[in-house]
Amino acid sequence: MNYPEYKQPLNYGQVGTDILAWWKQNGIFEKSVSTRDGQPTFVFYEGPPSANGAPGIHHVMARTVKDIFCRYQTLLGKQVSRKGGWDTHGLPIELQVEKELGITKEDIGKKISIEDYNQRCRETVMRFKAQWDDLTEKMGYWVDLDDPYITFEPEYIESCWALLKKLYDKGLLYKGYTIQPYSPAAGTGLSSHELNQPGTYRDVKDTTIVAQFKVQRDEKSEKLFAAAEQVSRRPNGGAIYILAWTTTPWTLPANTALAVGKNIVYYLVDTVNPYTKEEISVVVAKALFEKYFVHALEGKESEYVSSTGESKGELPLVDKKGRITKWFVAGEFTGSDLIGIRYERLFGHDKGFPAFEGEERAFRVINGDFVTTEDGTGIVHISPTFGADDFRAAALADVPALLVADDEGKLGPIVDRTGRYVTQMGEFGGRWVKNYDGHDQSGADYKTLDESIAIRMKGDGTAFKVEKYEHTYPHCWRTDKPVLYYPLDSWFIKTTAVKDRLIELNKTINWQPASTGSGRFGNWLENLVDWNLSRSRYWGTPLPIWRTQDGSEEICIGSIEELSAEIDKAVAAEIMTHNPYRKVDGNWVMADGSAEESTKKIDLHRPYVDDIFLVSPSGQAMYRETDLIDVWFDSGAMPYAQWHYPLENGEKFKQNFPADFIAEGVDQTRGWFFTLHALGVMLEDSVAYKNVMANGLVLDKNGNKMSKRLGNAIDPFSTISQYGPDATRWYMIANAQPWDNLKFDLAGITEVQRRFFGTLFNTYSFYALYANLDGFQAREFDRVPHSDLGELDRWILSKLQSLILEVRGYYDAYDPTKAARAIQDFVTDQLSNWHVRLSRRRFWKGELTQDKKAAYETLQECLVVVAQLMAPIAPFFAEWLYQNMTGGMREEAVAKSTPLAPESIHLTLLVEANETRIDKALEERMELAQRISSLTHSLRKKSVLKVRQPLQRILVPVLNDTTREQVGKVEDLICAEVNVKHVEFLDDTSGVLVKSVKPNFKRLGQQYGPKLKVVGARIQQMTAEEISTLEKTGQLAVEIEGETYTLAPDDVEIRTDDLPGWLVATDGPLTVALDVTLTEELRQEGVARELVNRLQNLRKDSGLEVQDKIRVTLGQQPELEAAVQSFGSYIREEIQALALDFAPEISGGSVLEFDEYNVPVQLEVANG
RNA sequence: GGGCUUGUAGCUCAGGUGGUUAGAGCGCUACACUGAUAAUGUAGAGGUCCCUGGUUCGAGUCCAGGCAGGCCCA
Repeated sequence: MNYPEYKQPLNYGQVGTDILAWWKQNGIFEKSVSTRDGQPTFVFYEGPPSANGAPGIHHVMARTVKDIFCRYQTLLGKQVSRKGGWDTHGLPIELQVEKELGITKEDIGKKISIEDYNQRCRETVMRFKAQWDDLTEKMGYWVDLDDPYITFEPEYIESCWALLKKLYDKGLLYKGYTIQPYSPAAGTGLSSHELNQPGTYRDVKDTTIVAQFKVQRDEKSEKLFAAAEQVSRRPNGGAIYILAWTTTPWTLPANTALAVGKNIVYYLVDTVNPYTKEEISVVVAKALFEKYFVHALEGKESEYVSSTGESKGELPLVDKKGRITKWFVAGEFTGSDLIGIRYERLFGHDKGFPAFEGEERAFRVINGDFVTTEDGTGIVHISPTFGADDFRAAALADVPALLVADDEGKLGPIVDRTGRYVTQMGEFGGRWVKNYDGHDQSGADYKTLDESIAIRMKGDGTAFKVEKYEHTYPHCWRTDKPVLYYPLDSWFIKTTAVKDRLIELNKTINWQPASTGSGRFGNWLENLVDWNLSRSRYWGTPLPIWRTQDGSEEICIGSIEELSAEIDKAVAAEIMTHNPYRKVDGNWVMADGSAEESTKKIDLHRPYVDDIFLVSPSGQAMYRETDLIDVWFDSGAMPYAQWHYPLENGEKFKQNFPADFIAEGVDQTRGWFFTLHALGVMLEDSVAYKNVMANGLVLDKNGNKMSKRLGNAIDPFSTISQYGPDATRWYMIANAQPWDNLKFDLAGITEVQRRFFGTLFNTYSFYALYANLDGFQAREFDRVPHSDLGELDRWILSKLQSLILEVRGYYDAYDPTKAARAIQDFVTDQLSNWHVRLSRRRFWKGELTQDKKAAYETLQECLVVVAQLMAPIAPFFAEWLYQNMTGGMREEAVAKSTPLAPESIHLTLLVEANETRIDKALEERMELAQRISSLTHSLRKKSVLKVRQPLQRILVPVLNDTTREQVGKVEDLICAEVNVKHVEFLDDTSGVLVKSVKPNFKRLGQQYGPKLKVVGARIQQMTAEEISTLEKTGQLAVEIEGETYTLAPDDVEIRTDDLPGWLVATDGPLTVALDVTLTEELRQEGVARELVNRLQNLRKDSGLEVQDKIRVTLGQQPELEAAVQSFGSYIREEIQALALDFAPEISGGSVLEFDEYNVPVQLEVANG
């Protein structure tokens, strides 16, 4: 059987489609799993993509990474099942549907029923599934597409419910609130999407207040008082206030904390209150100090002082910009110094405002990482009920919110849902926060709530500065009224309860890159807040919690069975008329009356579950909490829900938890990576994955984000069909580490294609061409024993073993880039450009000798192993190469059950390195040969002596026997490569070596430190005698600046980079000289070689096959005849000529031109 | 504003634990080679290693502070 031969250039796209078809036809993917039955498993989780958009080139990147390690583990013999999955819920799908229908959220339930709306979402979400499946196949991503998990399916949702119930039973699920944009006029919360509508942000003029918060004197604040008293004119008297600015004065009565930046610098300023003229000290950020204070006398001329220094009148306390002129900086503190200080409540009980729970923990200075010195005072007033930052900072610092009880005793913020202060708010009770009811504001003495508060504070001496200020503020797109940031009910998972465990277990996860795990993810865990599960939407997993109206009783449902049973109770209590989820005789009854054994057709989405009412133990009706849950819960639940666990498949779940490996984009860190981890820890007290790779973004070639709008997006389908999946994958992996961003440039794929795949293909073609000519077929047995192989073969096989070790190591360490680069360097630099190049003659010369057989077998082994090593990254080409290389061996391999028995490379077991074949000394001397050859080429170039002209010798100075021995063993290779007769060594005894020394700075530095400079300079001046002394006696004493230093041989590097009278080239410690003397014989041989070259070209130009024999007649020429006389048999052999003659007259032939010759020639094919 | 990350030749990237003359591939220029030929070899041009300070005898590498790009979060 022949090795298949292909035309140049190979169509890599075609290789992809051909191999893909073959895989499908032979079920190779399935076999790659089934043939590993009973073997240890490698568990991989597929992060579900959403099929509501077309896949992009970045998906090829992400999925290549996943595929590589699954394939690699399969090659190691592990069983790697890969269940695909689809993420189907969530806002992007809702938005897409709304856009297509031309509706808004407002219209749901009005213009379109929830039922129809959700039906539409269900259809939309899988719209691009076919394209995704197509890409999955074409790029060679092996994942099970036939039985994927789908997050909208009833069994999946049911699993989510079961998990939620588990969390509920552990007390980890609770109802609280979050701060969200809220429109009191419309009575509804607004999504960030609604807030991003054009026109919602408008310029408004508000009353703003810099409020004074009076510091309590205690241990924490003593340093402030001490500083104030040291400089104050009011010893032991002055009050200290912290200044905080707000554009929403109505939130001040709800203040419970003040936030500072840890590293921000603050001034303590001795000054006066501009309204009450009270002498006080205030705290304000240094960077904002000049906003509030000005030196009245600054500048040569001002409105108050003339250039001659005369006063133009009495200094005002406040200048025209409202800055205070009377001040003295009494101290400087950082935010850290201030944290923990207590202050007095602004609107306390004494002023008629209500007490609240946890008050003793309130009114403290806390840290806020959001605090800036852009505007205000560098200190932020915190009211946890009216700001998201406020809420979070307060929660982290354990500061309570100011909540008051309504008539029913239910706690709420000081503003009700219509936008009015609650009645308990003293003099301001019942006032509108903003004008939400459209009341008349035109009256002369009309005051807004903000203004009333400002007036009151001026009187109290707690307002430092009140002014109108224009800024942008979001407005409700429906009512045009300003939005409030307002606490809205939400369900939470108490992740903070397991925070320490989350952190602890995270440390056991192998993150690639490690910095994402310790940095981005680690920090996120350190600053963890509870997971807000609630979403006020329609298309998603419904929260399975039913509650009584007053919230006193509730139930969390964990399965459809349970729900059905509860409904039966409700029916019995006449709360429900019938049970839509009822089971009769073991079958589920559908809406149309049909019976189903499974729950697969039951729809648990809204609106159906909304129509379910349950009965509480006390007989009250219970209503479903209308929220949906965060879609991230869906995807984080996939380790369980993909098996419908915990409702069934307990064994299967156990076998597949946790994952050995997952990979997604780094943007998933707080998404999927977190939800997997959180659920894993809370439900199983375990990590959910052991190894995780967070890959970077795919940018365009200029480093910009790809987008359809900019037109710089790369189409994955055309890229794969044009360049082939392998080159595309290889480029993406080899070009940059997966976790770095990739600047995607199609030119890079072309380069990979040419340089790597082209070279590998050429190497294969070369092998196939000659093996077929010789009728050679490699076998797994009956090979030339390793001990009989020549240097060159043993060398490349040694390199090959080293490569196996290296590449396995990189794959094991989840570093595919280094694996790809190592394979690439081996193929191009070592295998092709050295081993094959130097072995060429072995392949085309003569009969199938043992050496020729060895050449074939060595190359065959290299190619097969390379195919295996590259298979995870370039699965199609590797398969192609494997099939071509081993097709002829299969029958015997199958019969004898050898490593090459599998029909596909992806079913083989990755070869183990045979370390006994690694010969470091051999690798080293081959490198010497490569470098010496390179130097010799360089010398030829300088002397204008082409390689075809043989030369007598090169001279290599050697300073030790090892080098001499090493180079000696590769002398033949060097001679052949650079066309010289032999290598001559020059050692010390020759007496012609000129040595020089170079200081060994590393060693000298450690030894002499600051003296290194002079010592180094002295070493560079060493004489030949001194060098010789150092070498012979092992030490040398030198005197520098009156001090004596004793040098050891290790302190210097001795080299010979000059041979007097010779042209030399050096590369580090290596030096080569070339003898350029030309003898008559060398000249003749040169001519003979030229002749061979021209005749070979002529053969080729005449279209002869490699194996054709010829007869040649040359025009008479004395020097040529002399050359042919001496080298005739060599020439005839090279050009496969049966005859080589001279004739006085040549007619009808061509003319060979070389050097100074013009020779007529006639060439004819000799039959037979 | 915070966290993480990147910055080295025209482009893409290497450069353990500090060591003086910073490398590779591609691209460019020139020459050579040629039964692998859209391959290969040699040589050349091309660098303030983002900037500023610091530590050190010595910094691309370590420290501090900036600048610029990216991602995530606010």
